[in-house]
Amino acid sequence: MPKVSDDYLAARRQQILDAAATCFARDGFHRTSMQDIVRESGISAGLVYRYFTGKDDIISAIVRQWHDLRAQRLEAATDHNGLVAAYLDVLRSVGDPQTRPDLRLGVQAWAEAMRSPHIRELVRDGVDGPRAAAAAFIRRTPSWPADLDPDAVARVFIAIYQGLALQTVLDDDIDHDSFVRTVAATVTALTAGSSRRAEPTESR
Amino acid sequence: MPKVSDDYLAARRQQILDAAATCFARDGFHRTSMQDIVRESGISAGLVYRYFTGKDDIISAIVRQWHDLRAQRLEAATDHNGLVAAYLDVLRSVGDPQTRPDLRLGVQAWAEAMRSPHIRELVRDGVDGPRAAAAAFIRRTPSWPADLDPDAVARVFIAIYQGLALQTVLDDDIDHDSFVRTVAATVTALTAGSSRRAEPTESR
Amino acid sequence: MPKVSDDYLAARRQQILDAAATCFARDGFHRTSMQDIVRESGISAGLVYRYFTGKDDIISAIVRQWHDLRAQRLEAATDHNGLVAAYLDVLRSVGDPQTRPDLRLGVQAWAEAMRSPHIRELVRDGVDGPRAAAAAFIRRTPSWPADLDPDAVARVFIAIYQGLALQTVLDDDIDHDSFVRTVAATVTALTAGSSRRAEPTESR
Amino acid sequence: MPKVSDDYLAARRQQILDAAATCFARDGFHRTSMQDIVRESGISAGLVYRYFTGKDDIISAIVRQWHDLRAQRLEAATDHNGLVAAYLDVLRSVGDPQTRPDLRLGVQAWAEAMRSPHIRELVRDGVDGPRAAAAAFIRRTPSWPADLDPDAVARVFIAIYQGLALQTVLDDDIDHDSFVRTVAATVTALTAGSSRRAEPTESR
DNA sequence: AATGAATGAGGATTCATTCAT
DNA sequence: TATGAATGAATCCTCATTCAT
Repeated sequence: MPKVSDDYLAARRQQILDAAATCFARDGFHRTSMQDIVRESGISAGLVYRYFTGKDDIISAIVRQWHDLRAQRLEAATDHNGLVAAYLDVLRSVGDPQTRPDLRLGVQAWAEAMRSPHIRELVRDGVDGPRAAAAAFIRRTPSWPADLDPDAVARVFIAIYQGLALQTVLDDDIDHDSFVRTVAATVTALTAGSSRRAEPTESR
Repeated sequence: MPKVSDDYLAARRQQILDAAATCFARDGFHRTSMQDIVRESGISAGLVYRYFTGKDDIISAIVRQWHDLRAQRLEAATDHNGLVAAYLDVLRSVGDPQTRPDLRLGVQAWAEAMRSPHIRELVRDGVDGPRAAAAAFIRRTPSWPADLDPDAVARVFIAIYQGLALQTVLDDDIDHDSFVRTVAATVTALTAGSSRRAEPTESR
Repeated sequence: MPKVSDDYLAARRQQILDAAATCFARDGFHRTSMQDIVRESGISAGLVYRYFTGKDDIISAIVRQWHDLRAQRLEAATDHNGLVAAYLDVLRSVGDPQTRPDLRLGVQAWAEAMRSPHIRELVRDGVDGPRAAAAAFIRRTPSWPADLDPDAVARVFIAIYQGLALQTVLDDDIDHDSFVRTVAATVTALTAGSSRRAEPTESR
Repeated sequence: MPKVSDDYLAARRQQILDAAATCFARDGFHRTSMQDIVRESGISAGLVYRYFTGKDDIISAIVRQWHDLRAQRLEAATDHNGLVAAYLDVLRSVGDPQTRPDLRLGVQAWAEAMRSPHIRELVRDGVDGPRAAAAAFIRRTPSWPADLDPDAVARVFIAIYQGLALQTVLDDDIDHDSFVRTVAATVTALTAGSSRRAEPTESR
């Protein structure tokens, strides 16, 4: 009776997802065939369909996992150093060559969100959490200019992250330190410029 | 219709490109079949291959045209109102529902740039022009903080544009006015904050 | 039917080759579509590509098999009756209506060898073996005129076989017995004519 | 009124045939597209169809011309030196690198004859003329062994020519002199061997 | 007479998915 | 549970041929 443990099942599932992530980051969702994933994962074609309903399901799972992981990391970093520092850390991590495959996966997800409402929702959900958190933080931090919509400010900084990620995968010769310093200066200018109050103190 | 005028040929070519752009914006590059383009353009399958060597060639042409058009518009707007105003105008135009297909096309191009060096180069070229122009502008405008790398500043503002475009296609409920106002405030804060000088005067 | 025996796989592969041989002999390599082979073999289109990388690969396999089979038969016949008798037997077999499809296949292979270096090599290899064997035999048989290059003699007799095959597929009304008798007389004339010695005795 | 001379028409037609011959010898009948011929000939696609009803018609014309030319040459050579010498001359000419494209064309024609009754007839007609002439010659030349069917003898020598042509296009390293010497020796052996009479004197 | 733009059926090949074992 | 053989619709592209000019 081949009933196996849930851990085994989960590990098997993750094995497929890891293989898929590798393929997707390398070739994109559409240039990756199921056979590619089968080959990369070492799991038979038939078995893949017992863990996922199809290719779209794998893509969904990959995108969901992608955003979950990012959210977790951001949250953890925020708890340690405050949101601003955590944000700048995230920006800095974009420069790390090791994250390159991850960034590529993200860009693929954006494109896939164009045509799949389901993926679009996943991506939007992945963005909404951090944005709401950032907006809440800004709202409660007095040093941020009151005349600016906290939500818009959050969107701007998320846009900066997204744009940096994009430029990084497009162009190897980016000076990430310089970029992050500029963003940091922007934060400082914004918070200091209008209200002349002290650096925001984290409350979260 | 033998020996037809060059204008005719160009119009025919554009007819294919327009059809392709429509399809690509709707379904993405890879979910669009040649038959889709043939149907949408009203041109026979065989004829398409007299204007383009293949699907990849059409994608290339689309991406190239996309960036050319954007560069032209930015340049024209810059000549009229100065770079900062032109940039904010571009941001504002992202909110226009009519540009939505264009933005979607742009995101597709980013994803395609992941796996095609040729497309990557096109996209990079499309970004490099504006970035260099912006960096040059910043360099020659005294109100910008001297301690910031002009190139990095340019990258940040381009990132904001890219991120806004992305968020716009992902999410219908964006308050673009608010976003642009925030970005404008950021520019003001950066230029006023450090050097206390007047708004940058355009020289271009 | 997972993990099927090697025999099963080989049989399946041969099934495709047999169907292809039938089609190729009937319509030629280029007038035969993959669909034709699929239909004739009763195997699905996709499956064919698990056994062969493409149409060219099938052609290669057919040509290789063709020459392998012929070489085997010639060798077997040589072992039994000596090379000259075996050669005349081969000539006689050309007259058998059953070998007609095979001959047609051979002519197709010659034409294909014009444009495919790979096929050319296969065909040449298929001819080189018998030729070397024949030359060696002639060299070691004293009744053959010493002033003739054994290799050239071998080539002449192979040419006779090739030409007969060609004439046979072009023309139904060939008197093969008469042809073979003439060739036999030629062998006799050559071996008897110059050296006045007895019929060559086989040594192989 | 664009009525032009017949010479002009014939030259134009030949221009197409020459281009086609070049393409066919290089790529084979089936790998040569009409566009290839159009390009090679410098004549527009539409016009080709005013000289030929289609591709098959061009192939027919090429094959017919091929055999006509060969027949003419053989006839001319025969008139000068007698049939045997003319035949050996023809064999020798096979070694000339310049005739290579012609030989390739011939092999293509053989393959095409497999599937087109019309081409088969043309090729057969091309062979039948020389064969009948040779048989007639043999019949009337007393030095040829009376017990051999003149028609079969003719076929054997034509086969030798065909096989040599084939081997030549398949294999660059053929010693044609040696081959021709062997064939000459074969003729001598056959004619001298049985009846001990003088060299045949030409009557034609 | 001459052009070459236009057609669309047909070709080789791929791929997500299923299912017998 | 696990396999991988099998399917066949769909994809990109080519090509002989036509015909408006």
